[in-house]
Amino acid sequence: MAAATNSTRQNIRQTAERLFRDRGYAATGMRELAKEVGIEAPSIYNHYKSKDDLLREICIDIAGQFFKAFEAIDKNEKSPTKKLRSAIKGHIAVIGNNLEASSVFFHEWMFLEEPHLTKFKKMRFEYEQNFRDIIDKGIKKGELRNINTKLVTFTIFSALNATYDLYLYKSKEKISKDEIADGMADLLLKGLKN
Amino acid sequence: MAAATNSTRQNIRQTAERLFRDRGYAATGMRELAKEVGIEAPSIYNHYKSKDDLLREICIDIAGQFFKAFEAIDKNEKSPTKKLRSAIKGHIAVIGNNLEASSVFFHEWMFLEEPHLTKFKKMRFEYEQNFRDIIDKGIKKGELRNINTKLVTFTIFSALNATYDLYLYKSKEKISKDEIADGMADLLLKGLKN
DNA sequence: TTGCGAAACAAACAAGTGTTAGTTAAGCAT
DNA sequence: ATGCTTAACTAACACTTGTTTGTTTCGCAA
Repeated sequence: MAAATNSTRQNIRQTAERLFRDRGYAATGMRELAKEVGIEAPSIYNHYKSKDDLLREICIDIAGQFFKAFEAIDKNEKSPTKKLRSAIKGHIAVIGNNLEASSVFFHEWMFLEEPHLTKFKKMRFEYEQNFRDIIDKGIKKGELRNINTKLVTFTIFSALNATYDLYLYKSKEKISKDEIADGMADLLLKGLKN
Repeated sequence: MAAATNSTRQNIRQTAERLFRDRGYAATGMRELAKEVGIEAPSIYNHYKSKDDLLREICIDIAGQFFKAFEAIDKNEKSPTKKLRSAIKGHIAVIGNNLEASSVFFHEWMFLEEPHLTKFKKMRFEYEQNFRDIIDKGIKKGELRNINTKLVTFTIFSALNATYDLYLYKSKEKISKDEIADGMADLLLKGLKN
């Protein structure tokens, strides 16, 4: 029995996010997914066209959230440094609010079928370009020291995109969402500043 | 034993590294692997006990390289800051010299079967603990500013462990191994210093 | 030359893959 | 009550999965 508040579709979606994250997309079977939802495998196809369709919905949804968060930040005119800090924190917040889905987004996008795969790559490049632009402007204005923009953008995203993993620590010293966002933004910006 | 068999064995190993990286462990079939090597699938079992055996060999080999690189650095007594810089550069060097295998190491280890999975996790924790210890000592000595060690270690490894991806850029602005190692070490250490 | 071990092969196995077909039961508007 | 829609089910299809078996081929040591 599913909880009354959750529709079967939502249930499938959430379970898929969890299984795709824990076992990987390719290693997760439709029967396994169905079993965890509490239905039979073919019933999934009443809600989703295919396995790929599920993955697509998860990935596209997260991509949309990243764009939306950035746009909200980009509108407020600020210095590149402040803008970058906000963008970093916004990015981490999206991950923090979608722990399972964002992990799937980062690790399983490669299994998207065309044409979605190409579209996905394009969207990601565009998004990262936004960060690159801010950094370039920061260097031009002298707020940031002059280092390889590509390497820096890469380093930033590598650190940010792994934060979902930080929440999995079950040890006593648990780090809060704000600690993660602030601490990481501080560390990276201090490394960048002139 | 026989030297002649090594060629095929090495061939299987290298091809597996490439395929596991490009398509993922679970999504790579033994027939597909065999085809790229130029043999039939059952012939692989003359050289490897199982698919998991292949993955294990790849992962354990890389783990050993990380440990070896660190030990060589740890012996020379240096300040925590200098030691951390060397360890970072050593870590990146191992990745740079094993692009495909290290990518498999980072992304596909979850498919290891027991007891290798448990052993793997333990080794990784030990290795990361080495870095944590250096950072703690650096804070104690006042060389590094006092920030959450866990968050810092996490951020460092997230950045380092993604560097294999940097080499895949085919664009004009290619970054050299030294640029990556020095640039990333500078960025991270500047963010950490007091 | 004989014999042995290494390494290749084709054929097959049991289990599992995503997905479709056909059917049935329940809820709802007319 | 009737018909329509939704969503569940069982059964099955057409492949693919990792792996085993049994056999053959080949190069080398005795």
